Amino acid sequence: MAMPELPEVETVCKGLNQIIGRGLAIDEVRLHRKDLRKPFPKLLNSKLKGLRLEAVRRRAKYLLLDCGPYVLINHLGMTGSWRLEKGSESELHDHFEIRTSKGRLIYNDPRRFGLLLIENKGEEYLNPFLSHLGVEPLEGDFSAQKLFQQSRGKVSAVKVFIMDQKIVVGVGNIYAAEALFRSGLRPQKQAGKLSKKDCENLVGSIQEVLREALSSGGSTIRSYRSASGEAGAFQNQLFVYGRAGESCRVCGSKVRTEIQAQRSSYWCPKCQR
DNA sequence: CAACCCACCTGACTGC
DNA sequence: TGCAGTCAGGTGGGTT
Repeated sequence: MAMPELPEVETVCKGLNQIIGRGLAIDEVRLHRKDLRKPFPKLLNSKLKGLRLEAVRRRAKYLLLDCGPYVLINHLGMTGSWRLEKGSESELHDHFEIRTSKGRLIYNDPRRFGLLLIENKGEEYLNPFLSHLGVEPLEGDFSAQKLFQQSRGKVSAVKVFIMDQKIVVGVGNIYAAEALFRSGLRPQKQAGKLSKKDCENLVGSIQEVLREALSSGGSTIRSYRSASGEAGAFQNQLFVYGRAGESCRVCGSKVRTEIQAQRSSYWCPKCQR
């Protein structure tokens, strides 16, 4: 019931931390099937039972759950969500749960594109799913200079470039479209043809749109919900995403759409060059 | 390597 | 009402 880019994952992360407070003892971990995108880790319950779920962190679009000597790594895929279930109810697509004194922390994921892995604490960033990831967009090392350097020689479209998690993490289909709109750049523009100024604009726009979305609790297009069950509000501030055929909020031109790398792109033909 | 294309899966919606 | 087709916020893996 989610579909998360950085602002949504960060919002889920905050919600989980709210729930666990200073930490929760893990009574039991129950698996309701054998896998998501990958098989569930072996011996999960015996490893985690009796430990404390201390805190949840975010790296890129991954949630990292600190449990003593282990870190649970969770990706929400397109439709993953967490909730605290105080009673005994279950829902369709509940795939695993962490039982605590405060209730059951349940992971639900209809499409099952999500992921659950375990690593030893301190080795979580060496996991193959995390090891190749690029810079965090809202931290200091995301710079126009570096983006410019990395874009040299790239023949792929700028939209594909900024969604490449090796370049910068957390930007998905919605926020790529919105950042490009705010930068005045067409999604089809070749990454290798970006000027330094374009890269400065892009860094600023990516940070701006992610921060604004974060402060609105993310975007709920279909089904995204935070850990406390709240919808986001940023879907109401979108300039182009999902607005094909509607008029641009800045100039009134018709918003266009086209498939790029098997994903829909949206742009204003007048505001974006 | 980079660029491309596919697969994974369910559910909501559209059009006939 | 039913059924086929399309689309969805992600990403690893295979091929060229």
